[in-house]
Amino acid sequence: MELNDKQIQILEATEKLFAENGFDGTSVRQISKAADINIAMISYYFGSKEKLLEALLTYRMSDFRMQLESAISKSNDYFEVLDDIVSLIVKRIHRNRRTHKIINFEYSNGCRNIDFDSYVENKKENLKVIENFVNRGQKEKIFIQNVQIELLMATILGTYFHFYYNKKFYQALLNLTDEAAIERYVHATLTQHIQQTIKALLTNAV
Amino acid sequence: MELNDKQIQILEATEKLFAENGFDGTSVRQISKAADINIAMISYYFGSKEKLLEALLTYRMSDFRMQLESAISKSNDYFEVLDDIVSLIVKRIHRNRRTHKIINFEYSNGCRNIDFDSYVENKKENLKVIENFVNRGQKEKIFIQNVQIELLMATILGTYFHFYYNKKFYQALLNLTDEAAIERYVHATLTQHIQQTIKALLTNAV
DNA sequence: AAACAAATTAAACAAACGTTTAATTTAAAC
DNA sequence: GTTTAAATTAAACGTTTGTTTAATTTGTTT
Repeated sequence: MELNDKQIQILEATEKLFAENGFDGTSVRQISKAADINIAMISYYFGSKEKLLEALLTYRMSDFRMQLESAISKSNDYFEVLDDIVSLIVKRIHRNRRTHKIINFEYSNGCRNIDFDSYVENKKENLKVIENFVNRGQKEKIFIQNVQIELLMATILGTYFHFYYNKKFYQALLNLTDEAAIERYVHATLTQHIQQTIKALLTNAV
Repeated sequence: MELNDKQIQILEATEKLFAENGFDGTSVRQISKAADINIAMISYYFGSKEKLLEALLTYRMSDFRMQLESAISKSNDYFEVLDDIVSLIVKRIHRNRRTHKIINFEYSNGCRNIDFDSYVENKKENLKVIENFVNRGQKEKIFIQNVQIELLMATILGTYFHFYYNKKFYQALLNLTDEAAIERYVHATLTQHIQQTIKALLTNAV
């Protein structure tokens, strides 16, 4: 789908408002005001509020697998690759955290008329790529056998999102006084914690 | 706050609907219909939709710290306690997953007029209890030093919630054909994965 | 400059929203 | 049996919702 400047303008405003106030908490009038366009333009370009969300998802959720595969084939050191994967995922998910938040909440109840098929397909393919990498590491006796690979991603993404969903809590707890401090914490401490977690899990049979 | 049967009836319906459709996605008319009460009773008992949510939170979010402290003092084996803590948290969070979902989404955007103070206070106290336990283990050289204790909870809760938010994805992936199969997976495989993760993280310096 | 489709607008639509009202029923106290 | 307060009701309140309409403007092609 080709998107013109005005459509992108609408999608950016949509992402921000949906993430802040939720799908139902955001009115198309708010979006039209934030994007500085007439309210009828949203129906004109996207058809409906539901379709608008779908357009946002495909706009944001592409080309991740390529990045992932590139990270895996960049080095022969399994731990280096592992760190790179975690770092890549955190960076990526952090940049698109707003869209992911929307997905989490709209996908989990499921009842709505929103098409998540391409999101799910993406997720499955990404998991396969990781699975292949871990399996290779297991064959070379670098990683242990007894690991739920499908839950690796849950631990990586889940840890990040729990931090994000409780940002205000951690902000107070860790004295992260401004957005810059949060950014630093995410890309340093939080990323390291997840890297450490995944490496420990893949090597240490307790 | 003393709650009569009718009020509890309302809160149960509220929890289900808020978790399924979100705060804004749920109308008080839906709640009144699900709870089988007149719509005016909600204002009559709780004052407003916002206050109704606050009542739900305090109704669900009490007495956890007691359970936590009891689990910690039950054994002298640090790993046994660790497993118990994870198991307790998963059980508890799974039972109250609907309310936690609501909190995650309403607390993270923050802008609404909902009072989360007692929730945050609870969270802080629980973290302190865990911190004390881990610190003791560190002094006895059972746990390693280089661990972000404040992110331990993020990994435990985050892993669970990522599974929950992507339930449909994992259901398809793991052939969990009915709710009973999901229950079993949560309390067996998922819990074990998290236990393994936490123990590995606390013992293995990679 | 005329013609034309695409872009943009203000206004209107019925439906649903959270909340309040004022009247009625219920149940316990006297 | 009367009184009194709590519980419950149907109806109405003014807003806001997502979407559509029909008219107007814009920019390009002829």
